[in-house]
Amino acid sequence: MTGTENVFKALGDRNRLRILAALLCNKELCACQIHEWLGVTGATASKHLSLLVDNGLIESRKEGRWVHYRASRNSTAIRPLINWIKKQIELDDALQSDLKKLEPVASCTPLELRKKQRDRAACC
Amino acid sequence: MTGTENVFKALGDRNRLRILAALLCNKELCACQIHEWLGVTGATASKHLSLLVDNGLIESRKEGRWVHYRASRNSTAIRPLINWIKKQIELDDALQSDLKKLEPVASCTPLELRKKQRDRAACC
DNA sequence: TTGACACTTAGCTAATTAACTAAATATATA
DNA sequence: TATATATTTAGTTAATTAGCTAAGTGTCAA
Repeated sequence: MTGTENVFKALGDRNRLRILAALLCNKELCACQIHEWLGVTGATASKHLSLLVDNGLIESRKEGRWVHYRASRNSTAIRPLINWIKKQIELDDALQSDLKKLEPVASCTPLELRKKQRDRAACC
Repeated sequence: MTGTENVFKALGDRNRLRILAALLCNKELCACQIHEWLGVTGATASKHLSLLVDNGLIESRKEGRWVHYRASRNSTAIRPLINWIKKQIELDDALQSDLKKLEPVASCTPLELRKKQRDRAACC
């Protein structure tokens, strides 16, 4: 039950639910893409991501400087829970328009994303 | 999503999960039975119960001085979530032995329970 | 090798919340 | 009617936590 309780604690936060929704709609996203879209500092995004990993909801893969995240696959135990969340996500208009804003970020590689950030900084 | 987030917040607390488990194993329990078993003050139990009601997880029925609670029925939306929780409850040994302790309390009517509490107080 | 970058960890602050006690409300019984 | 009981509401306190900044770690590229 402690496990169950902690899974629910992990899910009971707006930004962590947003992350999970993002990873259920996108095969894989790197930490920098998530952080850019979430609108919090990298450190905060990192903490949210670890918590989701710790509770078996998502998993990570390191590649050079980057860490890629995806929804957890080999966990049949939480599959029904994830399916229920998927349905709630589909029904949630606010979240859907939120996810729309992720699209341009998700379609950039980390390097392209970085370039955009530099350009944006330069123009101000 | 705010709704979903709040449902998870409601579920992300040990005592509220215990209450839900108790109501999934017992048709109906009165507030005083739940409070007795939970081991918190009546006020605290009452707050947990309202939160679960507010999020559609349980429902209440008033009868004289007593308020009886039961797991929510007319909510097809959360049915799959409840089913998943039921399975987690079954797998949780600590919770199972916790629920065993509820049995003697659940088999008392509120009046009998009160009598026992009086007797216990008298002997000390 | 030096510097830039991606991410994580540590430490702090403000906001949230679970618990308590005391007071309020509503109902039943003597 | 007066009192006891069941529950809720209000108000306080201590613990938790989401966010931040700053510092640390590991990787890549000039």
